[in-house]
Amino acid sequence: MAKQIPDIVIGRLPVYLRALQQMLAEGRQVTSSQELGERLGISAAQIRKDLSQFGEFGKQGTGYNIEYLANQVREILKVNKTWEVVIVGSGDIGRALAGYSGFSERGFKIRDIFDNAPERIGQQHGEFTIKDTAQLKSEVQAAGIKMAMIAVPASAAQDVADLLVDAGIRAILSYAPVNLSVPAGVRVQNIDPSIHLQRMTYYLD
Amino acid sequence: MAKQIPDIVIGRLPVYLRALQQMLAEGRQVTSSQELGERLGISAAQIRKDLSQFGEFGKQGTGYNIEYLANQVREILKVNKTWEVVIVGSGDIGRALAGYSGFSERGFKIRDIFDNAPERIGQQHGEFTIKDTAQLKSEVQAAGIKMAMIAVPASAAQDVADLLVDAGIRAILSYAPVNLSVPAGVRVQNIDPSIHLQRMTYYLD
DNA sequence: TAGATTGTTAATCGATTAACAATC
DNA sequence: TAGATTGTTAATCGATTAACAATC
Repeated sequence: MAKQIPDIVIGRLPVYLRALQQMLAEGRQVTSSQELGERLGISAAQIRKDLSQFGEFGKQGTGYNIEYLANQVREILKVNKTWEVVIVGSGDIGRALAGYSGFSERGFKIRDIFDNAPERIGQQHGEFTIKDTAQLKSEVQAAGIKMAMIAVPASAAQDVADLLVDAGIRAILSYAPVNLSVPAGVRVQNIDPSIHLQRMTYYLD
Repeated sequence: MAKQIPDIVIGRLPVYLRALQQMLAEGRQVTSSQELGERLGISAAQIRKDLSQFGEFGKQGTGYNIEYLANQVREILKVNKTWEVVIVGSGDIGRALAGYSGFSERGFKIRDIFDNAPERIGQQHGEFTIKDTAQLKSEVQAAGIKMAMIAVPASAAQDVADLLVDAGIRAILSYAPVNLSVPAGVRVQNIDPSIHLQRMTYYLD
């Protein structure tokens, strides 16, 4: 069995990757744990420790080749391939996600957007035609899709999550402001702007 | 000086609050640390420990009165009042945020939405007329607004953050996929769907 | 009363940091 | 060579959990 990597370390890798890509875009070729740490507000020791969980990617005295390290991190995170993702919910958030151009260069491709409201099914949004949720399971299964985003009202989110899990989805990014309950083996990440805002008000006066 | 509360505890309080509000909506009156923990996938001991940082809110043998505890948590987080928030950026994300109905019941009110593209300024979206970013500083200062959301492209985000900080904003929720650099005393939360998705792919095969 | 659950202490567990030999 | 920076170990720090007296 492979060495167990702390989830908190996995959580930092995408942030490192984003910073590395940014440096590349600036035309940089080499960086150090110290420089990266300063950009991210993380200690250099922590970055080195995190990376050392997966191998040796740097050179003493020199630092890290940015392109090489970025590729290694992509491989670790398995985003050196493209993951198809379905969106459920075609309200403002679902449509904003469907139109978001940032996914393709980060390893994701929106496959389809689903809704169950008859007046929305069949509507065209950008390159997508909204499909009936009733077709979700067979399509997800046929295509072997493992990831989904939920952008439906809170009241419908648990039902959608159940449907997704039943269809074989194993990772869910939910924009619905509720705590979803899913079986072990299915991962959930939540995005709720109110939660993020409430996390900051404590520090204001 | 007040006892220093770990930020990780502050980060869990909004999640507790959301669950409590949900229970209230279900017509429940009383809960326990155990029940709350099961809903959230958090240990009962941790919930009791977190709450004990701020006082005693429960009753032995009985548990917590949900409405009372929710009000106490709101007070701790300072969301027992309404915070005005400005949005910068009127693309898909900015407009989705401006139209999001969930803020009002969680302690927030969108004050205005700003953009710097001449063809967008003056446009009407729902109840908002998009204002010129050039007016942001004076308006934020005059109204004493402390919170903002950034929904502009990555390339413009740091400039917007600088402007916001200069205007007196002290808490920023950013949807731009970059690491913002801000002075000490200004809080930043980031929402980047790619980051959240990349955090889950590691566990898929 | 008996059962349940809190608030808190002490023990455990895990994550971060400091420091440095190795080496480019 | 001298300077810089890695990868790693050990020390420190902080967070979580287990356990239980107090008490509703």
